Amino acid sequence: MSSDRPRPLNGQRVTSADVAAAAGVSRATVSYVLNGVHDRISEATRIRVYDAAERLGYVPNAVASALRAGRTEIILLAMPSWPLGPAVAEFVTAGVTEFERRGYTALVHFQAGGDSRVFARACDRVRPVALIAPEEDLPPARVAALRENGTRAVLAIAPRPLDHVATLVVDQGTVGEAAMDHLVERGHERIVVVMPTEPEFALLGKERLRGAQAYADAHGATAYPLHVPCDPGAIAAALAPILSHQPTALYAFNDEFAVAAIEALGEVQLAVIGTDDSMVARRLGLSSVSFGAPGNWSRIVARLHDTIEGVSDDLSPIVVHPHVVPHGST
Amino acid sequence: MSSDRPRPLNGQRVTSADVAAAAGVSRATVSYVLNGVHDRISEATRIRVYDAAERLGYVPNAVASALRAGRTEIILLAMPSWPLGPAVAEFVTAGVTEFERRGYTALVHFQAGGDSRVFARACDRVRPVALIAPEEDLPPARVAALRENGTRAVLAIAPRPLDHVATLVVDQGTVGEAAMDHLVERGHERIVVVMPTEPEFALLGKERLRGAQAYADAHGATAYPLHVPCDPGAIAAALAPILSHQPTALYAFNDEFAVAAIEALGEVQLAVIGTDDSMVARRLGLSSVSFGAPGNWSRIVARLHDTIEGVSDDLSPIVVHPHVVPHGST
DNA sequence: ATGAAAGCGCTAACAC
DNA sequence: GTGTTAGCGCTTTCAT
Repeated sequence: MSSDRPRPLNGQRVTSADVAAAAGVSRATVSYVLNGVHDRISEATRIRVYDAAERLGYVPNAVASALRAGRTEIILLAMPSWPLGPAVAEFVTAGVTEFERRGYTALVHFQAGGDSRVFARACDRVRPVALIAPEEDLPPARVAALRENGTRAVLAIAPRPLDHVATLVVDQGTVGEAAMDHLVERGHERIVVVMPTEPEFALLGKERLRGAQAYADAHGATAYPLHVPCDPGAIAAALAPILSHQPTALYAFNDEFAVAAIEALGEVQLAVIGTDDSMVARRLGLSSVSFGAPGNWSRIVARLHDTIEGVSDDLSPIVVHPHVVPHGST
Repeated sequence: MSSDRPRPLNGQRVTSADVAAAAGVSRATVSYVLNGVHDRISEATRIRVYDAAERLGYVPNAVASALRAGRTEIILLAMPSWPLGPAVAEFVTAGVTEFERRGYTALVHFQAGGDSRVFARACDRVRPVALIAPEEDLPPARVAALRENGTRAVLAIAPRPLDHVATLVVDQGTVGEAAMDHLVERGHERIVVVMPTEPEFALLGKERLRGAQAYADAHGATAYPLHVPCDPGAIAAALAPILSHQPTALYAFNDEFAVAAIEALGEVQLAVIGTDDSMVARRLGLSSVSFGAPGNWSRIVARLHDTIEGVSDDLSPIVVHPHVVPHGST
C-alpha cells in the first residue's frame, strides 16, 4: 500500500523537488505553501501543491530543515539519576505529553553511567532546540556551547537556583521539610527518620534527611536519623535503641521504606509518613509526600516555548514544591 | 573559559572551514583527518589539523553530517506502554548503556497518548539509524517509510515473531507460564491467579493470565483467576469463595499484588509467587518471575549494529525468556 | 504571485 | 598527499 505510491525515478525518498515538479511549480513555492506563508501564494497554486504533496506522500526532511534553520524541533529531557519508579514515570510522561501538545518532539536521555561525554555527544547529535538536564551536566561552558549550537532554551534541574542558567528547582530537602512539617503540625516532637543505605538512593536520602533535620532544628523538634537497608529486620534492630527516647512519629525515605518500617514496628504505635504517594501508600492509607510535578509542566513548557520563540526571556527559577497527601497513618 | 577561545570572525560556531583555515589545509583534508582516513594524509598534516581542531574547540555539526550521510547515529527506543517500575527501568538502562558503549546515542521515546502520529513525527525528526518500537507502531507501511528515511535496522517488540520486520519477542504469556511451571513442578495443582483490574495493568494482566491458564490446562492443574484491585481487602473478599477448592498456591500479577495477597491471606498458608523480582520481593523472600532482559541486550545491540553496518542481515526473531528467581515463599 | 539562486556544514568522488 | 567540487534537501532573500 505504500509501494504503489508514485515515486521519483531515482527510487529515493520524495523531496520537495518532486512535489514541485508534480505540481508544476518551483521548490520555493512548495516550501511557501507547506510552511503556511499564505499571503504570497494563490489559492489555485496552493491546492495544486497540497495535492501533489499528498499524492506523492511527501514528508519534509527534518534534517535538511534543521541544517538550514540551525535548529531542530526536538527537546531533550536528560534525567537526573533518580531511581525510576512510578513517581518519576509520572513526572516524565506528564512532561513529554505537554511538549508533544505544543508540537515539539520530546526525547528522554538516560545517563546510564555518569560519563558527561555521553551527554555531550547526545546534545551534539540531536541539536535539541531546548534542553532540560540536571545541573551536573550543565556547567557554564556547556550552556554556552549549547547556545551556539542552536539550543534556544536551557533549563537546569537543581536544588537551588543557578545563575548561569534558568533553573527548575527540585530540592529534595523540601521533601524532608514537608514531611516534618506535617508531623510537627500534628504535635509530634520526637521523630524517627528512616533513610536508605542502598547506593542508588544515597543522594536523595542525604538531601531529604538534611531537610528533615533542618526543619526539626528550626522548630524545636528532634529528628532521630536511621541509616538502614529496606528490610524490616534491619530497621527493627536499628530502631530498638531509639525507642527509649519515646519517639511518636516516623518519616521514611519512600513508601517502600515506610511499609518496611511499619512491619518493623510491630506492636509499637507511631505515626508514619512516607514519600511518593505511590499505589502502596494509597492502598495502605499511608500519608505520603508527593511532588505535584505534573501540574507544573504546562508552566514549564510555556516558558520554554516563549524562550524558544524569543517572545520573552524569563530566567527566573521555577520552583516545584512537594506537598503532603494525608491518609490515615498520621 | 569557553568565551576566550579563538572564534571565527562571524561569531558563530566553529566549522570545518575554520579548522581548515587555521591548519592551512582544505576542508576535505580536515574531514579526512577527523574521520580517520589515515592512509591518505601525511603525519605532519594530521598533527596540524588535530591541533587546530583542538585549539578552536571544533565539534563537527552532526546535522550536516546526517544530511550528507543520509543517516544519523541516533537510536530510538520507543517504549511500549508498560507501567514504569524497577523491572522496566532496568530494561531501559541496560539497553541504553549497551548502545552507548557501541558509540550510538540512545534516546527513549515515551508514547504519552496512543497517537501514532506523534511517533511518526518523532521518527521523521530524528531519523534514527535504528529503531526499537512496539509492533503497534510498526505496520509494514511505516517500516518501509523508515527504511527510505535512512533507518537501517528496525526491531519490533511483539509477543510473537512478525514477518515484515525483525522481532524482539517479549511474550507476557510466558511470564504466566513460568510462574505456573515453577508451582506445578513443586506439586501444586490448584493455583489462585491474582490479576489486576487497574486499567494501566490490564493488557499485561490479560497476557499473563492467558499464559498461566494455558499452562495449567496443559498440565492438569487448575487455575482460579481473580480480578481485583491491588488491595488486601478486595483480594481477601474475592479469595474467600475460592478457598473452598483448597488451592495450595497463588501467582500474583506483580510483586505488589503478591504482597497485598500475602496480607489478604492472613492465617491461610499458600505458596506465593510474584513477578518482577523487585526489591520488595528480595526483601520479603518472595519468589518472583523476572525477564532476564539485561543480559540479552548485548546480543540485541550486536545484531542491530551488524545490520546497520550491512555486515549481516539476520531477521530471525530474538526471544526473551522469563525465569523464576526462587526465594522462600514457594 | 512566482522563480532563480545562494548556502546551512559536511563528505567523497574525482582531479592533480 | 592534498585540493576542487558537487551535492544531501531545505528555506529565504532578491528579482521579476
